[in-house]
Amino acid sequence: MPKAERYHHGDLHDTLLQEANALLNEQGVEGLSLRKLAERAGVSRTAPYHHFRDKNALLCALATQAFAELDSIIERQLESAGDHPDIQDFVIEYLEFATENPEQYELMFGRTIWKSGTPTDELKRVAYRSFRRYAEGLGALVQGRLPAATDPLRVAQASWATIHGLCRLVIDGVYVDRKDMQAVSQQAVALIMAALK
Amino acid sequence: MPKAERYHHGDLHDTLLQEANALLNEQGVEGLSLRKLAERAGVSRTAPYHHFRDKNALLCALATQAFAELDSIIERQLESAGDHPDIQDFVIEYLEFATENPEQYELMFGRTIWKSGTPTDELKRVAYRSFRRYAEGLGALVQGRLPAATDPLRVAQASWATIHGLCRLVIDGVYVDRKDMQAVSQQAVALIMAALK
DNA sequence: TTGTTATCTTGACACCGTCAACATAACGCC
DNA sequence: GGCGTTATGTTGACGGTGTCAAGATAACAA
Repeated sequence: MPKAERYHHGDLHDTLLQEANALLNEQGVEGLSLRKLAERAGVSRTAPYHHFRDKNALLCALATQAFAELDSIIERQLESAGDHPDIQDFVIEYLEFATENPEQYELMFGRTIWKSGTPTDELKRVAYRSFRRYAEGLGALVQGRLPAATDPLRVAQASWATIHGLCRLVIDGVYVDRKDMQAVSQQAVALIMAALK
Repeated sequence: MPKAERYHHGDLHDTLLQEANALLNEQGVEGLSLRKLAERAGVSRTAPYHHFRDKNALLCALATQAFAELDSIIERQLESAGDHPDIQDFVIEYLEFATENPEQYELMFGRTIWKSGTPTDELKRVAYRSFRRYAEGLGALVQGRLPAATDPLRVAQASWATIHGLCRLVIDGVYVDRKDMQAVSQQAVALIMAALK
């Protein structure tokens, strides 16, 4: 029996996540509607509601997935660095993820979920864990290279704010010039490095 | 003849901007609809279209206004600093504006206009002028205190990215804890200062 | 086999931005 | 003052959105 004619889809949950990501990349968060999504999945408008409580829940699921991706990238990077930790590499990796997955990044850190919407408990857990990991990663990179009386955690957070700020400027379309962006990011790294001894 | 019964409003343009700002502060960008706005102004749904081409144009007008406000704050701050320029003060002032007018800040620098929407020519002009001013202001603050071969403009941009990143984290609801935020912002300032000699 | 549950459907509702067509008032020119 | 033009405001309509309610269908368990 061909899939197209079956009453039950069979794998709608995953299909929805997949198609949602595709739609996200094609049209952005604001172009992602449940109705379009349902149509792409070959299913009626309200079918997705049997797999996600509402649109917010779907977006949270997407964000959770994205965190897993970024996590693995960061983790791989931190590991491969080994005893030659390099902040520049960390920043490059992070910026690359953000610029290559702008819509996912918006979901992960943007107001769509965190302010306008309501982050799922699961998303909160995953996100906070990731925040902690990035901070720890950055903290490890600056370990033992800070002036006394300087909290490594705070340095890590401030550094992350710098990187995040850059990401947002690019992602939100404020910085359009890619070359400019690269020069600024290099300077941002220099800024962070200058705080080390 | 009482205003309520007049066919022509008389001052709809300004009233719309005013009510839009109020609605913005109460319900956020995503809560601002032209229909609600029209109702608040005591006018029919489509009346606003005689004063703003579409919703995007209205948002751009709001953003333009907000830039004027932030501009005057920054300018006043830079002037009053005189020959005692202090980056910390600059950052505090900037953060204060952003946290006290989060929705305006979102419009000024957020994807709502710059990515999803289409910035008006006027907004572009005003915004780019402001960007330049902030950069120049920050550039002046670091003037003569940079290592050789360091572009003051790049430092200013990277510094601005740091501040902007902090603002976004707070505004978007990622950082909720205000105290945490303050500590991080202090560290951010220290980060920038550390790049100076 | 039969009842329960998961899944999917259509119908409906209240919003939204915006266009078209029409109504009213203000303004300028004779 | 009268009158056409323009600015402003109105209702009606269209397609889009998220989501609820009620019913249809299939899978699954007893």
